[in-house]
Amino acid sequence: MAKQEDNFKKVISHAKEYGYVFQSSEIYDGLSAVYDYAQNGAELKKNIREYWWKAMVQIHSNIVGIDAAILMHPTTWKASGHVDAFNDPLIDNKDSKKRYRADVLIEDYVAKIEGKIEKEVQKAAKRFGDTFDKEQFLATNGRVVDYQKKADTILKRMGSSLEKEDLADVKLLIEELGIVCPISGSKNWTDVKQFNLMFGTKLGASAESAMDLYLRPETAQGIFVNFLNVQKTGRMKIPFGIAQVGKAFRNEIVARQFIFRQREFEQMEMQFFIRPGTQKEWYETWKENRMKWHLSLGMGEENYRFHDHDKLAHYADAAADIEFRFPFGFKELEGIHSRTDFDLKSHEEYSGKKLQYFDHEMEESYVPYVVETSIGLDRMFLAVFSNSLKEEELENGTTRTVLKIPAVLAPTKAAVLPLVKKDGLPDIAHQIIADLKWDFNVIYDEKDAVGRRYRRQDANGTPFCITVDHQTIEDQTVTIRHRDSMEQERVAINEVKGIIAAAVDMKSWLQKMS
RNA sequence: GCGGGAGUAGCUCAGUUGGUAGAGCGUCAGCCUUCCAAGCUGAAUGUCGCCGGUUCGAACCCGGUCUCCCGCUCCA
Repeated sequence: MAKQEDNFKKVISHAKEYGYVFQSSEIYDGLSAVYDYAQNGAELKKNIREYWWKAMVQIHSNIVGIDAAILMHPTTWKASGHVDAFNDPLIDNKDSKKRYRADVLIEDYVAKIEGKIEKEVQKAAKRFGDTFDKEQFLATNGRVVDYQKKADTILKRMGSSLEKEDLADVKLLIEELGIVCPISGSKNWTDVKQFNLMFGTKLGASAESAMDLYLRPETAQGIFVNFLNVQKTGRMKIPFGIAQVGKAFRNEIVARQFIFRQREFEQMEMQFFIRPGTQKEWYETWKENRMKWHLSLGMGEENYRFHDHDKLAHYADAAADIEFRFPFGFKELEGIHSRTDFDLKSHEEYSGKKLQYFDHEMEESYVPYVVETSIGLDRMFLAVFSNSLKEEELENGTTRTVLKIPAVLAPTKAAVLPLVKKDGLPDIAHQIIADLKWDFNVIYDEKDAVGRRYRRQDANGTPFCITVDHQTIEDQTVTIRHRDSMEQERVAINEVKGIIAAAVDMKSWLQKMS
């Protein structure tokens, strides 16, 4: 465990030291759970995004990409269920330090009352045998009627208090009912606080006329509301997908573990619209497809696993995570959800617009079912970065710190190094750069001994070093040194571009998926 | 939000009973001209997280606050 923590700390400081990730607004002490991507981080992130986009949009003729706005009509979030589900009244027990949802505490209490009613019913059923009339019993038995009344009163009061956001009364209700903490058994409660997981903002200049908006807590809704627009203008036929990459925002109560859980984060997701009844097979297809995408990067099959959800969200009829072995254990990296027709149906209801597809084969209209794949770009970044950082013991007893980022994703593809900074070697190196820069990110370095420069590039994740030496002047060859193996080969200058291209070409990496 | 730990140079960290701040690595300039870090010379970099208090004097003591890490909690 201590080692795990240690590794994670190394990942975080390496990310800062080599210009990958900085804390936001650091000079002002930072902002909790918000991070900036630095010069190298921005490149890595961009490459991951592109690798995903090509895998989803470019190579699938039936998937198109959009870029929806972060701000959406507020009713969107009523339809999606976020206004209800992302709004929790929470209460802490001061003795056990446990936090509960206040409404759940009360509902549990009511459930106990209902349990009592059920007991009475069973007892009576035994006593009266065949002649037992449950309906009549419920309506006439004094004790049961009292229980039922009490339960109804409690739920009604809780409902109206929550509606009015009268949180003081919710607390009062908990106190009046004498609800105790299941852990500590005490009634020592804090005030009830409303936690809204969505960030609010305003549209409009003056406070009075302004409209309350939310920063989107997920990108999916931007796809659902555009479903018909895209289907019609793109002449899409089911099955088809709409993909999107974009920022989403969640006001997490606790956001931790570096960039794993941020308040502002980027999702890469695709909603796949299908014929109702075919969701099982499409769900399996996308699970498999997405896993192949991950494995194509060669970061180790043993570092991935599926985790099937037992408890499903309200919209889903099946859900699984692809988990990755992060420095702090296996955690969710991507979700594949069979979302049924929940979202589109809900938007139909709230908007009053038909969101249906006419299936010419079946000759009928229906609300399509949806299978979603949703991956956190920041989490993918962390997966790649943390998995790539290695400390290797070398034969000569020294250690080297190397960032073995898959070459296709590396921020800088090559460094060009003159062996010494005289005898015209820098000039040749600059010429090579002038040629390569049109195809790749390349950098020049002449400071310090060449061995040290190799190590510098290792720590930065650069897959190739091109070294210009005295032999270069004679025969137009250079050495190309490989980051992962540390091996060198002598090649003609005009071959360099081809060698790098072959190693970093997205096409050949993506083709490992099939 | 609660509990624990922490915050001193870009990074990792020393800093004694309170007396005006250090190391290693890194960075920069120069020397050397070397194919796998740690050769030589020189240099820059800190309101000791921030605010307040105690004190003649605070990195150090006290209070508050912000941020990070771990656990709990939460998690579409």
